Amino acid sequence: MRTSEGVEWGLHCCLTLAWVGGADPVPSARLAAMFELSPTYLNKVLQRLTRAGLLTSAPGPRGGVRLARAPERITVMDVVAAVEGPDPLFSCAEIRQRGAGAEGAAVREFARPCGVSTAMRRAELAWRRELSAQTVADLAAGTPAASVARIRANYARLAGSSV
Amino acid sequence: MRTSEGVEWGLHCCLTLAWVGGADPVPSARLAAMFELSPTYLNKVLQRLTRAGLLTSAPGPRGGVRLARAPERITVMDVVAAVEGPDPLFSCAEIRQRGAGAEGAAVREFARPCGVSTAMRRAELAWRRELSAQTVADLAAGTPAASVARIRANYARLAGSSV
DNA sequence: GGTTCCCTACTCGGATAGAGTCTGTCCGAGTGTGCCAGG
DNA sequence: CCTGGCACACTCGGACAGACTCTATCCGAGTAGGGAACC
Repeated sequence: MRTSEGVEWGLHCCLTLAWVGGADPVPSARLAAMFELSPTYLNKVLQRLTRAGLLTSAPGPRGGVRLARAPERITVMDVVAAVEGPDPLFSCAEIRQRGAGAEGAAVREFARPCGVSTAMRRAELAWRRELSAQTVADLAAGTPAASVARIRANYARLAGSSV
Repeated sequence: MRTSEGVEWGLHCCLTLAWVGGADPVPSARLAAMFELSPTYLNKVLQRLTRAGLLTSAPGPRGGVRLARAPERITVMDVVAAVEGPDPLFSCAEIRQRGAGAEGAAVREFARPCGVSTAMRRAELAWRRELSAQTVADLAAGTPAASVARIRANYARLAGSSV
């Protein structure tokens, strides 16, 4: 079990958009050049963020993506859910209901979820709660000023060289 | 991202061992029959639990596995880590250090982990904390008595029919 | 009858295929821009 | 000089291969138990 690498890409792109993105859209190719990522695959990740309503995309020349909401209103959980999909970490297969002796059990016995599922879900909720507690704006505020300045300069350089 | 199904198998097997396992080892084939699981693949899952020190295995006739510790001293986190492996959910690829402008940045800028990594790790720690807070004994205590009785009866029936 | 040996059957353990998902790539549809011709 | 139309180039969006992990399977090494032969 490992989170897909696209999550990291998506978060860094949201941060970059929060810093350098104004009213003008940013092409995904430029974001890819910022971090030396595969442009086409990053495009796929940004597509998911767009479909989830976190970004808005504009086609044509001078097109690209930009944040659909203020960075304060985009949580890390939003980005993770958009990239990874809505499936929960742990999906209970209800193996307790299988087995030779299960069909004879009272249906009422399985009305409540089993303890295994409950325990895993409780941990997953804690995970989601922590992810929801931090926004893109929080991450941006916690970044050293030197890094922000470097990213802005790098972005300006790329924007000036037709990328 | 989805936890492997072996986690659920391992937890249910630990619970079953806590209920029906005494001094005698339980063969993995019987545990597989309890839940109608693939016997060989369950064997692989139990191998990981054994290698992690959660179970002890005995070869030969009348062999099998049993809990290596008291159920109170086996946490859900132990089982998850044993089955899934020690890798963290989120592994930071440090893409912030990539890109054309990165090599000119001061090394001191990257001394601290980036905010993305920190945020993801904080959520993962909350997840692990919740998993560590619950033991196999807790799960066993929370199971309805009817289910425990059914599992014990099912186990006795299987043990009597040379499985 | 007791003891020793051997043989069998059963167990775990690791090495070996198949399926599903993540990563990476390609090409087509759609759109805004800039240019050019005409008035 | 201003306006309308048009061709272009650039963007996103979805359809298409390759790689890796998860799932499932098979066979071999090792061991405890039971039975037979022997004393």
